[in-house]
Amino acid sequence: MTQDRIDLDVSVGYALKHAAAALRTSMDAALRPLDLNVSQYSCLEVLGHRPGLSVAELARATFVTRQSMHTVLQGLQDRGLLSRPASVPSGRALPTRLTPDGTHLLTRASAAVAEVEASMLRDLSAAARVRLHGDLVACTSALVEG
Amino acid sequence: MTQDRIDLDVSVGYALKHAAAALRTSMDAALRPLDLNVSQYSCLEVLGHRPGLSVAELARATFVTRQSMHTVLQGLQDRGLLSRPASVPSGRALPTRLTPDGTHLLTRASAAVAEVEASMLRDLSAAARVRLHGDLVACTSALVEG
DNA sequence: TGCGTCATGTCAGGAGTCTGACATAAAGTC
DNA sequence: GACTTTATGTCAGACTCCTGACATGACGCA
Repeated sequence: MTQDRIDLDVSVGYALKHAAAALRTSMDAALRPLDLNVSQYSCLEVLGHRPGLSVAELARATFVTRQSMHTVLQGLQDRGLLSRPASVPSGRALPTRLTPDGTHLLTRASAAVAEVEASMLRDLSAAARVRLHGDLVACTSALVEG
Repeated sequence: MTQDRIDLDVSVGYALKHAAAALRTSMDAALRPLDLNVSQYSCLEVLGHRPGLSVAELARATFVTRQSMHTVLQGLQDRGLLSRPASVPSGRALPTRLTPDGTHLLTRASAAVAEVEASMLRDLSAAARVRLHGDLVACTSALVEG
């Protein structure tokens, strides 16, 4: 047992929550001019890197349920930003792909988010950024593995 | 300009979001036996450290709107975990305090969350934990300041 | 072939949080 | 004193995300 009481001033969990909240707020503000929220952007970004993902795969990649991703996809599809076949010759998973409009909007959104991320990391050296990334991945792995 | 495109494999923002999502999931699971969600626990924890805070102050401390905190407080008050005067001699802010029941539940909840945090940090040295905390605070400051 | 298990897509309902709005109280300004 | 600004508490509505549920298709196994 390391400790059985939380001290907010030194709690990594509290700092993590605070940082994530601040990042979300900044991303929301940066994406608002493009009429995108963070969930919609996350969906587009992942899809840009890995075209053809199904709803369930997208949901796992963006840390939401597939039900939530379903409604997000419907909205983006209605706006013509992505396309999905009504059926596939084999299997049940429906591969999703960005349309040209979706790709164009993603380019602008990705640039806006990159600015936010650069702003967030402006006081950290390149080495510190790599280290921070590694520490966060280690924390995530430790939590997921139980 | 550091970069104008996001690479998810090395994105600190993505790793931060992932870690925060995993932490929230683990905390939810740890708090469920106590019939508390993360928002309710956060409220109790902050109140344990800083008794007498108002709704607006609690909201800022837990990174939600004061409207959201208002409903959280109502639920906790209905369960007899905290008390709030109907009015105060001066000013508008109503100071909130934990009841004995609230203090007792917080003790158990805090221990459960401390276990989750210890699990999250199990692969990091004491020095690395301090460093990670500092880096997260730096990121938050950079985002808030713009 | 038949059956059990698993993953997927989707619908329905509910819980939580947000934005917008309004009234009230303190503090500063003229 | 009168006004503006700021902060607070609260209500209402909308949005997002969740849990629960069901049907469908792929796969493993007897």
